[in-house]
Amino acid sequence: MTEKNGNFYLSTAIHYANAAPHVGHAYEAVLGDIIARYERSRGRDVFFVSGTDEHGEKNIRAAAKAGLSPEEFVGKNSAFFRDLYRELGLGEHAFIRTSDKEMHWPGAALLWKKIEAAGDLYKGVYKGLYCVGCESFKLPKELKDGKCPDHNTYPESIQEENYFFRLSRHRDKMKALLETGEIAIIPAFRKAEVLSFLEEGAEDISFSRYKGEIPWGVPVPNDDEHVMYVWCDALASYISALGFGRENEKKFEAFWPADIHLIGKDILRFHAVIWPAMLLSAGLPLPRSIMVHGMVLSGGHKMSKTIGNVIDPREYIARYGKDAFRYYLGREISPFEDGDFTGEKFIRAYNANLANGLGNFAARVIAMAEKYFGGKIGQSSEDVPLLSTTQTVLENHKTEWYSIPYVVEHITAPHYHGYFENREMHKAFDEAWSLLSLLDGYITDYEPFKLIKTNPEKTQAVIWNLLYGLFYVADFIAPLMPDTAETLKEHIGAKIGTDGVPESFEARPLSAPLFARIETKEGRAEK
RNA sequence: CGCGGGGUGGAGGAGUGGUACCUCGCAGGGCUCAUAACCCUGAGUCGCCGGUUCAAAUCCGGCCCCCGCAACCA
Repeated sequence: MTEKNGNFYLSTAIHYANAAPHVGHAYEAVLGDIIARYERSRGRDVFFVSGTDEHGEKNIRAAAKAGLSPEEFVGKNSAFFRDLYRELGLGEHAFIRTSDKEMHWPGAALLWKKIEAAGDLYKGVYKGLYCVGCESFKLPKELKDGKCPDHNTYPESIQEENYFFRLSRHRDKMKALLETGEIAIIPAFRKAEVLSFLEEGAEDISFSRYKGEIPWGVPVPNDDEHVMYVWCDALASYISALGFGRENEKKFEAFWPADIHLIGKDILRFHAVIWPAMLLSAGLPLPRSIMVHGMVLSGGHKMSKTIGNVIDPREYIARYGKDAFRYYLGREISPFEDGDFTGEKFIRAYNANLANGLGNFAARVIAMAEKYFGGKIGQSSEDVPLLSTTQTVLENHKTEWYSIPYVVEHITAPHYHGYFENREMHKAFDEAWSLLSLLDGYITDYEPFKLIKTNPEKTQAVIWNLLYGLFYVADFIAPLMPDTAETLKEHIGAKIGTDGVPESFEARPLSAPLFARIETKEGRAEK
């Protein structure tokens, strides 16, 4: 197996390009970007990839409906995704399109050939319900009262010859790999779900479609009559993105296997069972972990146009900024459970934690530094310990007294990194806000705005501690809110000492509030 | 008996054996550096019934009610 030397490979799912992205897509991208930025800050070389799944009959039909060719149609939607990622402020990342003949097709073809060479492909008969009006197969759940909802006719039961993948052959091996954790499912409670899929049986799956019906796809190697069905087409993007199947591409050797495939719970089966089985068959290394996030609901319901609870990510980014939007997705929603996104909740969280919490704290500290000392705060020899009894952060640490640097180094940082290791990012960020709350308490402890009148030296030490704390708050939230972290650090003006921690500060006042309060009196809070 | 998640102060959520935590809201107090912000205090039979335990929101059994998934929809 390849030694990756600290290289880190993270993928989101590739998204079906039949419509513009919604908040769920934004959510997955932000989670991925948070992990990518964190791993980079830990010194890893990170390859982060997302993309669009562009083939399949649904796209052909949607394109026809829009009066466009499939190429034009998916090109448009794919561009929406790339635009969204830019608006979300994703850091360095790759973007793979399955219709890309140069980047993607060679990898998909090579994977197919390897699976075929392993003897895991055979021709069999695919049985399905076929709607003549749609000219396509229908799944039972797509039907209404047994009829095609578009044509109000009963579909015919017909058969066609397809290639099949011997998934059944890999069932036991897959079970073992999941049970031992060689392929880790994060969070662990999802593992039971996957194992129960395998218990129910992993039957061979249809792996191709007739080209006559669906010409829009990756051709099956050495067979003009078939195109690949979604499995080998879409899933192969995880390795084609690294250059698998292309010459002069070294990324595959450097980055594969994936450290994390980040996916939604709805597609867990394919990623935990079918994809590893395909790799197993092809003799390729298996992904190390599959991280499964929940769905973003709105008002407790799946978003739908009928209910009218669809959240448009671009609207929020445009109104409140990308960092505020990222904040909500990354901290207010657990990465593993379903989350709820409503305008009301967003505004509440924004006001409480960004305007009142972070923004206001930064403003008051920097203002005092500026007003009392012209912004220049040198290190003081005076100890100014915390006096407040805030226990949330201090539990289990029985020392005589706590200094801000002690809390940051021995309490906040270890907790923060511990949570990140488990990918509980929302909890990691909670630590930053706990620190913030403790720093607010510290101001109450010493009342520097009073102290300045009697003891300027001690006041300076207090402000030094506050700026020191704020510097680390900025550091901790950097993966979540990169722009805000940068702005904060600019205005804190820390001079870093030889041991890598801030020694003195040259604070510059903020020209405008970091996060202005959102006033809701006039009922502007939408549902 | 398909699989899974959930029912916690007025609202929304964290919390898987040992003084019940957070946000919003409400009541009272403090402070004035700051974005009417910040700090402190107050209020909860943890869906129902039974069991295990020195100890249960947390474990076990039963019941009631919500919600997802169930082969390509993040």
